[in-house]
Amino acid sequence: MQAKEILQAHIAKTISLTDEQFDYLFSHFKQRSFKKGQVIIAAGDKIDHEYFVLDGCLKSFYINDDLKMFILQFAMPTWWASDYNALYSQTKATINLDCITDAEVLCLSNDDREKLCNEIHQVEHFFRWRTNRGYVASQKRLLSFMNNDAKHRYEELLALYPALYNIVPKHLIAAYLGVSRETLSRLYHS
Amino acid sequence: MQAKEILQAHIAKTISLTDEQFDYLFSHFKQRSFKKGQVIIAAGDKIDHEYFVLDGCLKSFYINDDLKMFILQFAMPTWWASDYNALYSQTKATINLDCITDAEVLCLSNDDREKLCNEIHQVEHFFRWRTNRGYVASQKRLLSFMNNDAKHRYEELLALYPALYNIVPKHLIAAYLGVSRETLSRLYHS
DNA sequence: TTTTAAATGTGATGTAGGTCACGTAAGTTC
DNA sequence: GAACTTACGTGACCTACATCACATTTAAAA
Repeated sequence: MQAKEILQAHIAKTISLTDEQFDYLFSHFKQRSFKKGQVIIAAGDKIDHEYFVLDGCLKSFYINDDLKMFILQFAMPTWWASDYNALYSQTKATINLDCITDAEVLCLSNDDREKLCNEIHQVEHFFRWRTNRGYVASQKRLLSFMNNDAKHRYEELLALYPALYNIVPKHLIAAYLGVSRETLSRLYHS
Repeated sequence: MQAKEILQAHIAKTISLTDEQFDYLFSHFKQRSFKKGQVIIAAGDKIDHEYFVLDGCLKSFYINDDLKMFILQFAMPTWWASDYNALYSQTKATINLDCITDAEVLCLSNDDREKLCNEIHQVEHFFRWRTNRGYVASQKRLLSFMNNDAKHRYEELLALYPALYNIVPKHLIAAYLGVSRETLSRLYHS
C-alpha cells in the first residue's frame, strides 16, 4: 500500500475529507526513509516536525543524567511520534526519536499542521481526537505504573502489542516497562 | 470574580471569541456547588459531563482491587476534570472524582462539547490545545515516575503546586506520588 | 464539651527490584 | 571466517519502599 493510501485510511477512521481536501492535506507531508539505528530527533535539537510511521518501528525515549534510557513510546505503522512538548512549546528537544528497524515515515511540520488545522475544521477535529486518545493511553499507563508490579506490566504490554516481542530487543522492552534488563529476564524465565 | 468571567479569562488565553460566541458557549455550562467530600463521579457510573473548577479543589482517582487509592489529578481553579476515558468512549467510569474542599464547578456535557466544537472552529481549537497540554503533562509525570525516586517526586510536586501542601492531607499527596503515607511522612522528616 | 473519627509519626520487619559481576550466544563488520 | 559488538542469562548482594503495629495529634460531630 502506498503512503497516501495508508494516511488516508488512517484519517478516514476519524473524519471525512473530500478527495481535494485530502490531496491538499497530503501535499504538506514529506516522505522519508530511515535505516535501522538512525536518529530522527536528538535531545538538544531544535525541532519542528512530527512523524507518521508508514512502515517499521521507532522509539521515543528519554536519557537521564546517569545515561539510563526510558522509553515513552514504540511507534508502529499508523502511529505518530515526536517530542510533543518541544514541538508545541517551541523549545529544544529533551526526548529522542530513532529507528528500531528500517522505517518509512511521513513528516509534517508544526507550522503546516497548525495551518491545516486552521484552514480545515475537520483536520483540527482529527488532531484533537488523536491527542485525546494519546492522553487517555498515557493516563492508563501511569495508573498501571502506580498499581501494578513489573510482571503484570510486562504481561499487559505483550497482550496489547504481541508483535513487539519479536521485533524489539528485550532490553528496550525493559526500558519501556521501567525495570532493569536483568529483572525483565528473570520475569519471563519463571 | 463571577463564573462567566473566570471561564472567559481562561479561554481567552488560548483563543479569541466574540462576546456573542462566548455567551453562546457559556449558555451550555451549568454551575453547581459541592460540599467537601461530595462525590461527583463514582466508578461504575454512566458519565456524560466534564467539570471546570471555579473554586476549591477536586481529586480524580482510581481504586484498585485491594482498595488502594491512586490519585491522577488534583483539580484546582481553572482546571478541567472528568473520567476522560469513559467520557470519550461512552463506557462506565473507572475513575472517581470528588471534592477535597467545598467547590464551585461548571459542568459541560460531552454532547454539548462536541456540538460546540463542531459549530465554532475556535472552540475545537481550544479543546485541542487543552488536551495537548494535558498529554504533555501526563508524559512528564510518567517519565518522572520511571526516573525519580519518591523524594524527588515529592519535591517536584511541591515546587509545582506549593498551595497543595496546605490544602491537601498528606495521605492524599502520598496517593498522588505513588508511595505509602508512611514513606511520605519519613521523607519530609529527614 | 465530650465522643468519635480522621490524620499523622515512628519502629520493626519483609520484599521487589536495582546493581555489579561475569558468563554465553548471536549478529555485524572487516 | 575471524574479530568485535550487542543481546541475553544468572548468581550475590544491596536499597528503597511496603506493610504491620501502635501511639499521638487534630478535626469533626453529637
